[in-house]
Amino acid sequence: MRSQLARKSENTYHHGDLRDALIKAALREAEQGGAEAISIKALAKQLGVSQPAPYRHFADRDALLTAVTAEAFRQLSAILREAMAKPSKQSKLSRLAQATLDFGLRRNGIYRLMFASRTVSCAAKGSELHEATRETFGLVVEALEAPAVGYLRERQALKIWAAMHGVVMLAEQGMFTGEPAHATREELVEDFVSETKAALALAIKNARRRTKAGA
Amino acid sequence: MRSQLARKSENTYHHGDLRDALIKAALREAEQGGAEAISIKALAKQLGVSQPAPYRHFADRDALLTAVTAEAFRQLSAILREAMAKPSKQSKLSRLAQATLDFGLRRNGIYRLMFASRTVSCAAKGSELHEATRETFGLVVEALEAPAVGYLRERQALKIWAAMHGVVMLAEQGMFTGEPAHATREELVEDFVSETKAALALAIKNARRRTKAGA
DNA sequence: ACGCGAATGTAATAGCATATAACTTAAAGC
DNA sequence: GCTTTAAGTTATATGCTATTACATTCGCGT
Repeated sequence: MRSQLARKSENTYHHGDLRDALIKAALREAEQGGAEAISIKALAKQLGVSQPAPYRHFADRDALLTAVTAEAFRQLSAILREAMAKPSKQSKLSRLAQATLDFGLRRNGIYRLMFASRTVSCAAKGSELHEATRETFGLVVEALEAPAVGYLRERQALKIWAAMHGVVMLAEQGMFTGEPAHATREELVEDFVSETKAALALAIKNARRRTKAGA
Repeated sequence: MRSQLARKSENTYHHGDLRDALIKAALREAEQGGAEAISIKALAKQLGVSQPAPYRHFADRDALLTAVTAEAFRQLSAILREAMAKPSKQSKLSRLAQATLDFGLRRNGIYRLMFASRTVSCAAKGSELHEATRETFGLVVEALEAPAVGYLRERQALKIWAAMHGVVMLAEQGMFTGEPAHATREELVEDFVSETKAALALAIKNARRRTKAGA
């Protein structure tokens, strides 16, 4: 696997790993400016290849964006996994939620690419992107640390997932910077975390009672 | 105020109301495809003027997008106001939430323009766009039908607002279409509505108790 | 070792979009 | 009515996507 710099110094005809280099470079570009900041031409120039070279690896711009989005989901998954793994006084769910918030704000351009574009919804079942998103969502379910009772877990996972996205969105719109501040982003996320836990515990209790009554 | 058709039939040099026509036409374009679907050139052609004509009314594409976004917020405000006004068995908050969900899904391109782009966060305080967003958020606070106690109301408004955005986002990503369905979008929104109401009532009660004790 | 096919890259070019400059026409105010 | 100004036009520069035709290198089988 030859690096971007290797290409420059060796001045070889073949880049060696252009596909991967494109994704990485595109991620860097998207960090701030989102999908709009990704330009095939600019990436090619940056990597020292001709403009049409990227088209050997991606049919069009959309295909590149899809691959970049999938990689972004894998990176988020890794970050969440790490946050859940590290020992802490706080619950797994809380750590996952705060890590998501952090990711959404610090790498907001990428976050918008992942959640606010239509790329994901166009991903076919079984595609690389689809799998990457399912994996990330799986971590949310895992963070709930609850037994599987019907789809109660999944429902609460959807709720906390939705709530976090909303907080990131509002934060990015400056809803928390105005004076006087009605609440901090972190406070809001914690509110959602506790409410989700409470709702989940209650739902599971009710479900078990019903099961016993029916048995 | 001359209409777009009037221009065509009268064949006048001046359009008469190009600025407004551009915003309306851009909104139509964005309905499905979001911001990317808005092309100055295409709009000009559609309205029967030369490509550079729009630049007499908007410094650049971004300025047009900002104006379009502001108009979209005003339209959403009108829809929410209407939903809140109409008599119903359900609470104002529930109607507002479901109306937002409906808007977010039915006019998703516009919704993304409003909430998922960086346009809004760049809006200066006092700008047309900033005012439009504040007005919409004001309606959320109003829908809570709660007395002003510190910023408790605003905090819960932020929460329900965030939660709704998240649900729209996930719905658009197809998180609710997979089999088996873990929950419907409407169910999730109702969950958030009840939790928000409960949290608000509790917070206000606690605040009052503290006030009494302190007095 | 060699040669051939597939993979990968290049040069040239078409097409579309944003944006600016210089010029023209109509409207509005004194 | 004449002038100023707002609004529109033609022509053009620049940048990006994408395709076509051509060139180079890699790797694999004989």
